[in-house]
Amino acid sequence: MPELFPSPASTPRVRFAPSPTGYLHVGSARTFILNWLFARHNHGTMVLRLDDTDLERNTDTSVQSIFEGLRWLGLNWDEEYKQSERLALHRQAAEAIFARGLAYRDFTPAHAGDDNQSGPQGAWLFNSGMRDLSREESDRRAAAGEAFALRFRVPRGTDRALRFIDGVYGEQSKLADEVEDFALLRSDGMPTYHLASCIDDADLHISHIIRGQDHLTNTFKHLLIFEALEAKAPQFAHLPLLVAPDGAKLSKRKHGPVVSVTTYRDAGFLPQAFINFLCLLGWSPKNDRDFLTLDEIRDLFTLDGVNRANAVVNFTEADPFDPKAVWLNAEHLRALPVEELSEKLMPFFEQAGFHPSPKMVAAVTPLIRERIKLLRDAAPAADFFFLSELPPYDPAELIPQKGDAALAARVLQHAEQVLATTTFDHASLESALREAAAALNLKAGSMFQPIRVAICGRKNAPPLFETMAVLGRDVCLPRIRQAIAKLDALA
RNA sequence: GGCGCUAUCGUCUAGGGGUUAGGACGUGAGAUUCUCAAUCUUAAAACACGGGUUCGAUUCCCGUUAGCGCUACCA
Repeated sequence: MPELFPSPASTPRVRFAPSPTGYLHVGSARTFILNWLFARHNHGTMVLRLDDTDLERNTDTSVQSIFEGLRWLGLNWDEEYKQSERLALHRQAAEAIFARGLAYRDFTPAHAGDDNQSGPQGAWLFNSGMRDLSREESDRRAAAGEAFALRFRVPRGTDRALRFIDGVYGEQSKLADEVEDFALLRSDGMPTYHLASCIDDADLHISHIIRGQDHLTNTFKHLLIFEALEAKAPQFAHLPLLVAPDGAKLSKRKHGPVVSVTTYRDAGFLPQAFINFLCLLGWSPKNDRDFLTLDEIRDLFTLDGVNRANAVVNFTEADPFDPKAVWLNAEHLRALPVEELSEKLMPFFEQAGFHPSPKMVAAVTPLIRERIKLLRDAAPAADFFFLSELPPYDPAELIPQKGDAALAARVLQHAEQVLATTTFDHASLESALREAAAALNLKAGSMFQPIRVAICGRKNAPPLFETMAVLGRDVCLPRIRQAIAKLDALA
């Protein structure tokens, strides 16, 4: 018999195999990232494979959104496959398994035994009527056109233990007798996940399967399939699951868009921050560091650092983002060169309805970058830089803590005079205004608050002098006059 | 129900037979400051429970409890 799957390559080959049944969710994204890290750390190959054998649930939009998500992450892969294009191989391999007597046809109508398959006695393992059907009768019913699923004939009564060493969970074993006769082929002839996945992993010479822990117990079935395929089983490493605060596995249905990577992207997460955050869920660099660049993570990444307990993504109804993710994003934002951050900010300004020049954005960016955590925070933080007309504000804001409207008016009038002649740069503005405060016998705070509110329309804003320097005299003076008018109206 | 996996501050985690059980986020207090933010200092906050083994267990073993996963012709 010719060898169906020649021996695997020696450099590590890993794969990410999403099934296109929805958007890319954070759990999948993390699996992808950790596979990528493993591949790149070990100078191996990263394979992307679309596991699209479930015709009922696959959609093109899902394929699009998965690619969109992966592209946003910015991590590349080396080879790309579609499982649905490999059906001939799957059928051929299934036929070979059947021919060797390692599988049998099950003519039980689909879903017929759903209810009483398992109960107090234990799990359903097999239907002896079907398992023991004679080859002749099986052939006859198949020839007559009766639909059947192909099931693996799991060894029975052998005391045989299936074992493997998991890269994360260590030694694993389970009695073959406790594994049910799982399906290989559906009655429509399509391979199941287990079959297609193992065949492709063998055929693509995948050396390490790194995937969610929800597959840990499935691995015993996969061992059986690899053996039936006469292929060497790859190494396995299972990753702890990402769960919601209530402990339930993250799911699209139950948790909605908070688990979609596009939600993070649209809120203004940086891909590197998102990756940093995801890596820290269930993996540790063991060096007390949290803020890490992609290169650092790649250099540090090993399976030893992977934890075994599920990790909670700490989101709430009020806030869909884990506070740590937000903090990391703020850190990564500040680590970005100003020009780069400016470019990232531009689309968020546009989306908010502002159309500032790149030059303006470049000037504003350093003033807001320590005041935003997500890119989407930028527009509300910088609106007054772009608006020709300030939004209405309460004139009472113009009045300093220890003072009254008259004082505020005096401050603004004095400022108006001073600013008429001051050069609009940081140093000149600061010295001029500090002198003005001294002249009025005021503390800096009392002097600056009315001006800040007049210029920005609110009390909390970026540093005053830099802000005024960016805005320029032609914008600042009218705003101060307007503030004076508001104060007059108050009186 | 069966099988498998897991258990350190609210969350992410480090540690490991003898430690003041470390770090980070978040929270509280203070400092700094033209406001806010950033920054700095600081506080509160954890070894699920019960048995062993041991001179000594948070750490090793067993059990309990709890949680999660698989138990589909989904992946």
